[in-house]
Amino acid sequence: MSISDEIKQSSFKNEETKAVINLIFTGNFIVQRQQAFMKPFGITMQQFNVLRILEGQKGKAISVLSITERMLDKMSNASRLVDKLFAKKLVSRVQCEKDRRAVDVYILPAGSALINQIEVHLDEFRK
Amino acid sequence: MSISDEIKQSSFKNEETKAVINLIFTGNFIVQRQQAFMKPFGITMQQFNVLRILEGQKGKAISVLSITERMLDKMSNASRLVDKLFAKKLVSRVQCEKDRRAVDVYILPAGSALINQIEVHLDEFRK
DNA sequence: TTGTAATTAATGTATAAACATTTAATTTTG
DNA sequence: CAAAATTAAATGTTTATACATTAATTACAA
Repeated sequence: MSISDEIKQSSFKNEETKAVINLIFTGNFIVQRQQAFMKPFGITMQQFNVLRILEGQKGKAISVLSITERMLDKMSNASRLVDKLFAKKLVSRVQCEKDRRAVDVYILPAGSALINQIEVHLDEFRK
Repeated sequence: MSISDEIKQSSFKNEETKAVINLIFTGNFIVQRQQAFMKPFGITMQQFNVLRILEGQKGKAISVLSITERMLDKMSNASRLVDKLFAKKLVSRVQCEKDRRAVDVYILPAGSALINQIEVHLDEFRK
């Protein structure tokens, strides 16, 4: 069933409500496709987001907190996302010397390569 | 950081890629807000989807399989979603007499009330 | 009719997400 | 300087999601 069919099947108080419902379903639809697209690359959308932030650093390290600040979704756990990327050997991390509470994270060549590979295939995502 | 700032910070091969990335982040943004909106009502987006399908039945029962067929996300587990709604006393279910494998699900007044309540507040969601 | 296949729903399981709490290190204050 | 407050990251916990498997029932074919 298409999104419009799905929307159609209920009666709505007004067009306004219908538009919002439509927006909601469209958002979900995009995210769904997104996850399907990302899966073959072995990372989640949030991990991709973190990788992109690190890639934007051009090799320079950045703390976990700074990553959190730059993430769209502040609520998600940057520490764990970094840990997942670390487990996949896409990033590295070392304790910051100036502030030993902090951890400096930087992207590894494998991480940059994955970002580039994903971006190349992004055209396929645009249906 | 706004979505556009977030997008800005990386360099892209071309505008095409940038547009797709933007679409992805927008989808995530919508879904995020959605979840925040739904939370006070105590149900998830997928559960809301199922409730709407049942509400569209106007009280008539429908099997779990039929719910699955009408759902946008076929992969999600309609049986478990119904179970969650059942636990919240928003729907009821009985074994189908004609086919005892099937389970007839129907919305309860509390479920209809919740749907209506959510739709009333949908205006707040449209920021 | 009886055994095999197909169908319906439920359950198992691994991973992720959301959010709270804890631990360790640093900064501030009295 | 010592105690309290703050900060950074990690960990704990609960719930949801995705997908595979199982169990029960029905349909079908020999």
